[in-house]
Parts: sequence; structure tokens; C-alpha cells
Amino acid sequence: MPVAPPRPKDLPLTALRAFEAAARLGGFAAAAQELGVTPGAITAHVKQLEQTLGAPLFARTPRGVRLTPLGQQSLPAFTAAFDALGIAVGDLRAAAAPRTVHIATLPAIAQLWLSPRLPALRAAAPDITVSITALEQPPNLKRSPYDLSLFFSEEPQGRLCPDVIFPVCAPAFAARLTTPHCISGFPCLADATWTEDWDLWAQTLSVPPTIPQGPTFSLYALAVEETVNGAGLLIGHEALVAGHLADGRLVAPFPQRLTLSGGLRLWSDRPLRPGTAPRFVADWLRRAPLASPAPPATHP
Amino acid sequence: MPVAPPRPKDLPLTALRAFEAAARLGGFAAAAQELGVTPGAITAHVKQLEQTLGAPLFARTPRGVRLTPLGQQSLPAFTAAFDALGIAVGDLRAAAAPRTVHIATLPAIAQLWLSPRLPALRAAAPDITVSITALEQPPNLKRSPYDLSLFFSEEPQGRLCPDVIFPVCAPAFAARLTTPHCISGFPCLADATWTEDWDLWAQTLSVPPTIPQGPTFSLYALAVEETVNGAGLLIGHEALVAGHLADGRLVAPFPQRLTLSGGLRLWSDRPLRPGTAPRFVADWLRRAPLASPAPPATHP
DNA sequence: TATAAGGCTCATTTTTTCTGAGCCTAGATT
DNA sequence: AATCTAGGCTCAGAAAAAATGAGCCTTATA
Repeated sequence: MPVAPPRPKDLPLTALRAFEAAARLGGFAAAAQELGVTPGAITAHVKQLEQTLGAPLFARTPRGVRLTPLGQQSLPAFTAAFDALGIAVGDLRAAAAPRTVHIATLPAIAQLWLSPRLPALRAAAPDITVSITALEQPPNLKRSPYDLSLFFSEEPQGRLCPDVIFPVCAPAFAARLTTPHCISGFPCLADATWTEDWDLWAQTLSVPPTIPQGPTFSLYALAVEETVNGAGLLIGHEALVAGHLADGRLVAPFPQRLTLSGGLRLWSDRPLRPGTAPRFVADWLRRAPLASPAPPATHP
Repeated sequence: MPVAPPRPKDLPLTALRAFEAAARLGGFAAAAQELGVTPGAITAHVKQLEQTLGAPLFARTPRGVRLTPLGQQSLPAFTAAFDALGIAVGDLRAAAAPRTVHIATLPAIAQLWLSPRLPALRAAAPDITVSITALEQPPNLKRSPYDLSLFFSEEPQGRLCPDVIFPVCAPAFAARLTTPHCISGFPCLADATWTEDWDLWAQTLSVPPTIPQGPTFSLYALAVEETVNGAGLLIGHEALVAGHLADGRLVAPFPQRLTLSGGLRLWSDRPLRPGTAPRFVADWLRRAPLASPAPPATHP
């Protein structure tokens, strides 16, 4: 008989976080995505929670889950608490490393938009460390360790530039592309996640050309590189190919351009107080100096 | 090259909780106590946190730790967030099992004060499930899964009765104890955690008797039982031996009684809304009906 | 000078958490 | 009607995190 019996464990924090995410996002799969685990892990956490509580938090349907009244009524408090925790963590991080800025962005943006601007940013503020994390999805900034997010978004708040798409190709190809209908004879490169681009652009023409199915790339930057190397036509996003257009590695053979409803957006969910490093970086990126383009690539 | 690189892990919740407890309580040992782990675990958590932050949260001194300014400035937000979380958990528990009441108390109180009252409580409210957890220390109610705490405490708020101590013994002994000075000839039983009791009581006499060092018990209820069985004299706490005195299994051989500054206290850190089970149980226990004492023990 | 308090270290063990592969159900699609 | 497909569930095994325990270190206090 132990004198100090193992204290009844309090509810495990991880399980609570899983519940909160699942409840807020309306599904285990979505919660798993946000927390960076597999759905099975969420299932297990929620089940454990329900077990110790002795009451179900979700009603399972074959098409997903729905909160029970019990879950519904307790969600707001948990969301608020975890938000507060996330903000506290963010503040702590900021206080511990005041001259470091963490940016979350798409891999394509990281390589094609952000990276070219970094040397000048470093020159402008040598004491600031910029750390970049490439993510496929914008993170929940209240919960993640990022100061700034840089993604394409419909939300106009914080937009840097609109998202304009049009075909681009290596200069050598341009002569053979007199009208959009010449396209059908060329490979049409596209990004694996932006599969609509070609069709959207084609619809803007009075006589939409047939777009042949070309190779798709999971890394947009790779598609750009292939295009530079003459692999075919790429449907370009202006913000991401501006550098290549400016220094002549790519050209836009047709005048037709389509402005999408979204745009490149830089934002933060935490206040950017003047004088702080994240504020400086955000301001600096907004002024968007794609300074001194690299000299045109020399092909020996 | 994985397309979805393992996302940079956010700060681990457990480590944050360890930091918060250590910071709030002013030491790793205290935090370990509150969280029910060993101090080494706290050390590891805090170190991990400091590692990922790249800055120290505590200044180590040979006599303990002191918060750095960084730690100091971030503590309040964490305390608030974890409090909010604890309250959310409490509300969730309450909502999930509305007719269950969890009481935290000392083992001695559980056995000698609470247990005798439970049959009548069950009779009064058959639908309420009372669960009792014996702890050596009052828990932090904002964080622990208890509805009510029942401990000896200096705090007058919620006091049920004062803490009065005096020697007790089996009836057979009483005849041989005419004055307190007879005590020296008997074993003086005491609780392992209430070692002062005999001395405190002795000091109240004009001529303090010598108290021989008797056996100590880590379970007060065991000491009481031994006393009933004639093992010697026990320094009794009125609240805990009242039942035994009432039915004659124990007697108080001397009139001198010492009222300590503390008292038996029943409290909750969460609001006890009228109509809820915890409120009912608290109210009922306050009325303190030590109903129908057990019939005097029959020794065949 | 001894002791006690409070932390640290580190190898080991225990517990928790996560994965992966396959299964199940019910709308949607064909 | 057959067949997707989305979303969850299950379960065994693997991986990661957390905790222990025993010994060490440092200083204030007795």
C-alpha cells in the first residue's frame, strides 16, 4: 500500500489540444493536418478523452464527426485557452530572440519571390536573422511559431500585389509563338497544385486554344527552371517570374494576362509593434525592392 | 527530398507547463511536487525549453533558481493561459459527469471524518457519486480535477470546525491516568506528519510533562486504531476522533484541550452554483451530520 | 565541520504518441 | 446497381517523449 498513491492524472494536454483542433476545424482529418499528425492519432486522443470523461464529445457519422452538445459548449473555452497559450509562446519567443524573424511561405514563393530579396534585406538590417519555413498551407498563426505569413490569398488585407498569370517561355521559343493557338504544339508545364491555371487563362481568350496536358511539377521553382531550359511553355505567376522576365531568362510571348481574384499577401496575426524586427522586415518586404536583378544568365 | 518536410515542432505543452509551475512556485522541486513528477523531469523540461528558445528562463543559484527577466515577463501570460485551460477542463468534467463530486482530502480526514458521513450523504442524495482522493497536500484546485478540498488550514474561509487537540486513549487506560504527569509511563502515539502535537499540547500545561517518544504512524487512522486496541496514548484531533469518543471506543483522560490556529476547511476554487452536485455535497457536509454513531464496538 | 536544500547528469525504463495498412460506412458518380 | 471517395476506426508495431533513480555538486546554516 503506497503511502503516496500515484495521483490521478489530470487530462493530458495533448489530447485536449487534439480535441480543440478537431472541434474547431470540424473534423479529425483537418485537425490532424493542423497538428501535423495522422488522423489516427486524433482518433486516439479524442477517444481517450471521451473515455476518461465518460461522455462522448463527438457524434460519429460515416461522413465525419459532429460535436455533441457537450463538446459544443466546451469548445470556446478551450479555443480561448489555447489561443492564449499560443500567444504567450509567441511573445516568449519574440522576447527570447528579438532579432529573429520567422516567415512561413509557399516553397514557390520562398524560392522565387523571397529568396531574391533576401540579400538586400540582409544588407539593410545585418543584425536581423530571417528564417524561412516552406509550408503548403498557411499555418494558424495563433498557434505556430511564425512571425509572418506570405501566401496567395483571397483576403485583400495586407496584399502585396495581385496574382496575374500568363504563359512564359524561354526567349528562343518566342519566335515560334505568334498567337495563343500555336500553344497546342508545345508542352504546357504546370504546377501540381495550380492545375487550373492554364484553363483559366485560356478562357479569357475569345477563341480558347486547346491546352495539351504537359508535365506537372510539385515544385513550381523547378517548373520555372525547366522552362528556362527550354522544356516548353509555363503558365507563369507574375510575382514569381518577374525576376526571370526582368533579366530576360524568360519572356511572355502573348499580351493576354489574367488577373486572378487572389493576390500575394503578407500578414501576421500578432501585432507588429514599431521598432521590432518582424515589423521592420514586413515593412521592408512591402516596399518590395527586387533590387539589382542578377545579370542575365550567361550560357557558355 | 520530402515534399512535406516535418513541420518545425511547436513548443511542447508539457515543457511549458513545467516552466509555468516552476516559475510560479519559485523552484523546480515545488513544481515537481505539484505536477507529481521528480525534480529531474522539471530540470529536463526547462532545459529543453531554454534550448529551443536560445535564452535562459531561470538563473541557477546553488540554493535554487531565480527567474530571469525574460522568464519573469512571460510568466503571467502562461499562468493565465494554464488557469484558463484548467478551468475549461473543470467545466468540461462537470458538464460530462454532473452528478459526480470529486473530493481531495488528507488520508486521515478521509477515513475518520468523511467516511463515517458518507452513508448518510448517499442516503440523502442517492444519485450523487462521491469520489474521494487522499492527498498529502491540498492540490491546486485551478489545475486539478477536484471539486472540493477538505484539509486542515489556517485560512478561516470555509472552516468547518477548529482544530482542537488533546490526548485520547482506550477506556481501559483512563483509570491509570489521573494527571498529565502520568503520561510519561505510557507510549505516546503520534502521526508522522503531526510531530509537534504532543509538545504543543504539553506546553499548555502549567507544568509540562515529559512526553516520551512513542511510535509514529504515517496513517493517522492506523494510530487511532492502535490506540483503540490499547497501544497507548494518542494526541487526538477532535474532528478526527469525535466519532470514537462519541461511541466510547476512546476517551479523553484529561480536561486540557488546545485549540490550534488552523481548522478543518472545506473549499472550492470554482464557483459552486446552486443546484449542482458539488454545491449540494458542500452544503450537506457543512451541516456536518455525524448521524447515528456506530454502536459501541463489541469486544467478544 | 556536518547537514540539508536544491539542482544537475546520465543511463535506463516506462509511458505516450504516432504510424501504416486495412476495414467500414454512406453519399456521389456512373 | 456497381464503384468511387471522404472520413473515421482498429490494431500491432515503432518511435519519441517523459520520467526515474542514483550519485554528484554547491552553499547556507547549524
